[in-house]
Amino acid sequence: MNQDSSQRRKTHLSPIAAETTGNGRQGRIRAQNRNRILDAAERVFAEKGFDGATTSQIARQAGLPKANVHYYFGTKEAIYLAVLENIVNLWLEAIGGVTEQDDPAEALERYIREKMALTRARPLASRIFANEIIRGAPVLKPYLETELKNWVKRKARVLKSWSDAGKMDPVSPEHLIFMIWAATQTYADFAVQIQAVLGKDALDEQSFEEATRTITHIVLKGCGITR
Amino acid sequence: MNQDSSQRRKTHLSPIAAETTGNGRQGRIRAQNRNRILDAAERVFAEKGFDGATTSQIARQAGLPKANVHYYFGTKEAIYLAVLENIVNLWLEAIGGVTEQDDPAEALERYIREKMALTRARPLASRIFANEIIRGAPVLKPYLETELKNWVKRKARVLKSWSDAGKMDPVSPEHLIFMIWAATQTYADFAVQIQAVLGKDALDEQSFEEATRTITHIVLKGCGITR
DNA sequence: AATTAATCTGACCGATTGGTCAAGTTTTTT
DNA sequence: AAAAAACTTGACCAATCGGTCAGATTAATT
Repeated sequence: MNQDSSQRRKTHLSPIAAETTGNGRQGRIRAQNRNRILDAAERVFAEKGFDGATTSQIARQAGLPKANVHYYFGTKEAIYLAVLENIVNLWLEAIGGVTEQDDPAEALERYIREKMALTRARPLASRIFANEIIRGAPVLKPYLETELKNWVKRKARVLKSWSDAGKMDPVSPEHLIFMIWAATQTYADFAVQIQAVLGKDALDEQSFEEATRTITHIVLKGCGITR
Repeated sequence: MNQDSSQRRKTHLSPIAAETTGNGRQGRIRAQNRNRILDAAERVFAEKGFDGATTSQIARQAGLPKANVHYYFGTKEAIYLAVLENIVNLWLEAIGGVTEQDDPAEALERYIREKMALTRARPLASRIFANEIIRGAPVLKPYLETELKNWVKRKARVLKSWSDAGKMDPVSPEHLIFMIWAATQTYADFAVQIQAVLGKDALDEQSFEEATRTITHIVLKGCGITR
């Protein structure tokens, strides 16, 4: 039977992703192999980008014949879409909520720490995301213009309320957020550059800790937030 | 005659680049066409990355037959190398010197402004560089480990001298530099994301000015530098 | 046990890729 | 003006790409 008959087509980013964990019975093999492919694809896409990645590379990494990969994912783009969906869900889950009631120092420091932890734990995801954005976000543009935009709008309001209350300087909330994103993600996306400059083979925990402290110090003090 | 006989093979990054401006006589056509190709290549590489770019796209953008492109640059990699070389030279030229005698506030603000101006003027260059680094810097690694590393070492010494003199907080100089690089380059590399979040079609001068002021404010104040 | 559904995979295909080449035209040198 | 060097380009090529498919094998259902 053709693969398309039983396959859920996730044409656009949607909050499924639960199936991939495999609920037993029905698609045990399916869930397992799909995950193997997605893991492999994450590695390949992170290193080569969408165009540079080949389906046979992904297949080799996954330890499966290429035709088997195409049995589970009809096209390379479908694999890419599924990988991106996982990444966006990871982002949305992990990003903690910051509210007006929170203490600015505590909340901002926690957010920076969480971002850095995620960057450290999932650098490949960060790199794939970066690649997608640099390419002009052909897939993620709708997501950026809706969910992410609204997320920023909400957080900007919180930051604004803090500066209105005199808890911090009246810096541009949006640009502050961009700055935090940039400063944290650079430790995944530009890891090679940072390693080269620091003369290290890999970024160890101390480096990450020092980076986190530097960013936190500069951002908090720079925004006039006293701890 | 075969093209290789008269062609300078710039196998590795070297400080030539003078020829490309065309000193008249000898290679007028050569310099002109090489530049057309390099301009086209910069656009294509920035949008598609190394693997995604095709030589026929570059040729079409340059308004030349593909075979003619291969007459001037033997391989796609040679084009890529030449483009990267131009970018690195641009970087090295433009980055102003900061010395211990400078006033920290003035010097740091100037550096951030220069970086932002370059990001604004040459976003494609920034994106190509970002792509190269994300891919693991297969071409630029030697450059990162020597010239760039030394540049950072020198600047880190300057920053250290300032904090030793009590002119600023003792933040990690290296991570401060990474933070400034990340915060400024994000306005080229992640422009699409920023535009989407801000709800703009393009980043206008006001956005850049606001970004520059925000970064400058946070970095200077965050480092305990008073203006 | 038999039937059905799901999974697997080697062999194959058209399209595109980076790159070559021979034969031409234009420009420069003598 | 003629010889040489530099430049131009359509046609071509092997390699690789994403993707297909028929038929074999395994797993699930009855």
